[in-house]
Amino acid sequence: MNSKDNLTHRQILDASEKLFSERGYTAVTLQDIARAVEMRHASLYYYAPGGKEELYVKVMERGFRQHGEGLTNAIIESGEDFRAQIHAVARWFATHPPIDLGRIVRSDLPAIEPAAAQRLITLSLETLRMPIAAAVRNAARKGQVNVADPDFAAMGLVALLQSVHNIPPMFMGDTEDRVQAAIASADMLLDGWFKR
Amino acid sequence: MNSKDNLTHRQILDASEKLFSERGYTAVTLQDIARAVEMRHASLYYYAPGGKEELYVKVMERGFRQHGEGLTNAIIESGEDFRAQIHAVARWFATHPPIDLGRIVRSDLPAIEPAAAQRLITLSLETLRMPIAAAVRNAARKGQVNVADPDFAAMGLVALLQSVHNIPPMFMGDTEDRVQAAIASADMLLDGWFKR
DNA sequence: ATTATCTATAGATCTATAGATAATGC
DNA sequence: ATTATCTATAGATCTATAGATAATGC
Repeated sequence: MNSKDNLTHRQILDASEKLFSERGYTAVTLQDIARAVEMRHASLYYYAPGGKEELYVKVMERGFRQHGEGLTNAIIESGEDFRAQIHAVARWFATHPPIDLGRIVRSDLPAIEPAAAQRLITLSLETLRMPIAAAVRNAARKGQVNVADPDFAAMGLVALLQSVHNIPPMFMGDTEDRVQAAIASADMLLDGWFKR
Repeated sequence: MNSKDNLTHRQILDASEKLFSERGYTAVTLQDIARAVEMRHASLYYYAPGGKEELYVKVMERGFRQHGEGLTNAIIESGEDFRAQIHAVARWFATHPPIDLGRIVRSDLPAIEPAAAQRLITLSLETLRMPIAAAVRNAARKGQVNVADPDFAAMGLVALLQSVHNIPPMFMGDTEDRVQAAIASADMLLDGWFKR
């Protein structure tokens, strides 16, 4: 367990995260991951004896925790203004790899051990939904917004924001374009479509 | 090509649609489809010589067209009121199998022939986005709503509505619960979170 | 004869394991 | 000696094809 070991281990997790988050559990093979880190796939078992499933679970856990921290920080650092907080959330999701919750729930998780799947579901709610729902509750407490179910609303916002990742790169110049699209999406939800 | 033939062919497409729309292209095997229609998987090649990819493309094309027709009808039948039209869209998506556009775009389509993938992308825009965007444009023309980019807004609505399919069945009694959740989601987007 | 289905099997992957080997650290 | 990686291979699937066989239609 020297520094080389740690570095390689992190590179494997990084490559796995990229591949899994793009294509999903079943579409990624150990060969794909090994190729990305320039190794033979058998060597991956040295770092993850549990194979593909262990890599997936580790990577998703790490990813969700990073999202939880990142979202919480983004909200805190954007100050007291609720719109600024939600814009920070939009920017966060636009600048990170997509999270296909639908695919995760209906395609990836059914393919892994049920106990691990349940843990990941719970973690996703804690890390994605909770920080946003807390911001919504805070704004509601201050009488700024009117949201019946903040938890439900938070998951809706996440789904809406993720949709900017469905726009083909063709129509989306750089990352900042995607950020602006995400902020525009968030504003639709904040202000509504109907005229005031 | 007698009636039996047609019936079986439709059953194969129905089973394929259910499986593909739940788990995605790579996670479904021909064995799964064959099992669902109580056949040997080799027999599927009689109906779909192009194998799994042909089944996927056929099923997605058929599904998108059905969504296009269904959405258009749902909007027309709900009359002139824009909110009623969007509620009809919400009900439509809540009562039909989930469409994981993120998974389709980033996981399913990269695994099939590029030309077919491009056709399906175009078709998805025509059938899902177009009818909704038309309703939004109509309401904007009447001065009822204020939406900068109706196409973009329509895809956001679809993403938001699909998120009701991510709620585990555990928390979601029957189909009508899901419909109500979808309508509540739509209303969030129509009215906005901020107090008026 | 034609249609619909089956069995058997080839060939390609994939996951996973065993054991060899090279590099590093004491 | 320990650590990190490789080669080789077993065993399980998966897609796809060939050819046999049963059922149906003329």
